[in-house]
Amino acid sequence: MDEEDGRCESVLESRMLSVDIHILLVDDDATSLAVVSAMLRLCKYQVVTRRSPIEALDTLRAKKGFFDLVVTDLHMPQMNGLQLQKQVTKEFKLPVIMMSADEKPSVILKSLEEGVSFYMVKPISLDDVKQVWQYAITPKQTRTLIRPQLSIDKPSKKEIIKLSKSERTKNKTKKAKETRVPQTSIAKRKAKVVWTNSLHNRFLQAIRLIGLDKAVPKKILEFMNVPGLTRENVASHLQKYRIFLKRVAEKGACNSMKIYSDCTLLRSSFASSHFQFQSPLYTPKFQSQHPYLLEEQQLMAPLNYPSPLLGANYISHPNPNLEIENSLTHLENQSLLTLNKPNFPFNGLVSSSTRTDQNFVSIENENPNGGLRLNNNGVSNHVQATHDHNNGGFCGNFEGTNQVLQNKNVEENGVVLVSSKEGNDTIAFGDQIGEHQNCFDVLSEIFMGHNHHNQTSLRREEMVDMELSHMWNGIEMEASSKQDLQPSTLSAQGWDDDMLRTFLGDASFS
DNA sequence: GGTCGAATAT
DNA sequence: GATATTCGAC
Repeated sequence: MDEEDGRCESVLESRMLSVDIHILLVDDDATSLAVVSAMLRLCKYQVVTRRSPIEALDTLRAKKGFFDLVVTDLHMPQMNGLQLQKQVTKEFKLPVIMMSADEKPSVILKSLEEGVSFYMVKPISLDDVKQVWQYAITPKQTRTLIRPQLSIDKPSKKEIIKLSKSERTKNKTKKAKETRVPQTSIAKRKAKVVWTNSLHNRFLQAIRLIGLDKAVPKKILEFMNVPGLTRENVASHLQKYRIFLKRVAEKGACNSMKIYSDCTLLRSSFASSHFQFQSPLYTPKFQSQHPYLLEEQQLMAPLNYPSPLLGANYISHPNPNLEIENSLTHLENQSLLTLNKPNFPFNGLVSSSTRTDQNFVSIENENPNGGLRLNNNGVSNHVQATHDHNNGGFCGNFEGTNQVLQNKNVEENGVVLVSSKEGNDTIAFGDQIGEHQNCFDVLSEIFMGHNHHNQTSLRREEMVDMELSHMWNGIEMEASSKQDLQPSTLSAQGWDDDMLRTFLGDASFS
């Protein structure tokens, strides 16, 4: 249907993209829809288009948690953009960008007052589109009538820098730290970068790829490969991130958070070195053992791709309807626990036990019914899951071996992690932004405050005084309760305290 | 001159 | 509290 077409189309493109913002674009005018859609895609967004607000809402409901942002026309029959925005805000808490040819201040103001994140006057410029990512899944921000002077495109960046630099040097030459010339109204601060989950995850992954010790702003920026993001942005974020690391390292996490009453967690293996927080996949040792994994590392793989670091050979088919295979090289006995992200659409881990060298996995789409289970002791695994539009996801859980199902309408591909512990491999699938998360990531998100959007509703207060196991379960249940009436817990998936302890306390990563 | 990162401003 | 900006150091 329309939905499929849109999705397949966008998937096809998204395979090539590096930015993982999912936008639902709504406009009753076909031409406008096509043009804006093309522009968005040009700017590396992933776009799904709908011709009416009703369809848009249906899509949002069907793909809860998938979209980061809604961009809608204002004037539409049945339901106008503002009404749609209201519903979207109420039901999905997603930011909405309004676009319209109507540039009457009263209209713009009204829209912004109603809660629209950003108002773009048609015809939309590329500059407008380039800014769109700033609004994706940001918690209700201050809305600005004036378009923020984001320096995400080269020319305007230069202009801005030129301006501010001349001012700066002017001030600086006087220097001697005289009271700075008060910022005039002209001297505008750059629009704040909102570190969304996806941006933060990208940041984390960049650091993993680089290695914490070598991760400096410039390098992180390179690896993140996010257009518009500046070194300063990254530097600022890195500073904060390091503060977080320090806090954790200084046992702050252990005591103040009471994550685990006996402090098994976070202390024994984490306190002494930050690196131990990191996935063994990214340790120098591991990398030296698997040099082939490091070959294509110039930039982070675009999201939705398995990271090349993980040994996934991505075979891209030009036709998104075809199966996409990832071959995951068996990663020896890396002991690693992977927590699916709270808003993880697959809702659960896919675990398999295999002793073979190869796992072929192709899993797509959200799974409202809990994770997949595979228990294979034998040859390679071919897992292909079906996207069932009626159920909105996988068809149930699999127990057994070599389940092969038809796979159509491939939408996302998120094989991200393999761990092996006593013969049990754990394959976790990334969320729609293609990230994997371990405990550390989750903690960092919580600390860094990036986990408060969308389905992720574990709040800081909730985790204080909460036992870790409960915390994990909380996350798990939180995630699953959205789509699954029978929440599965981590322990139900074999994530008992012993495992957590093993991972966090005893597992030696180096 | 570019970059880092701690300090500071917003 | 989060992010931007400043500024001394390298």
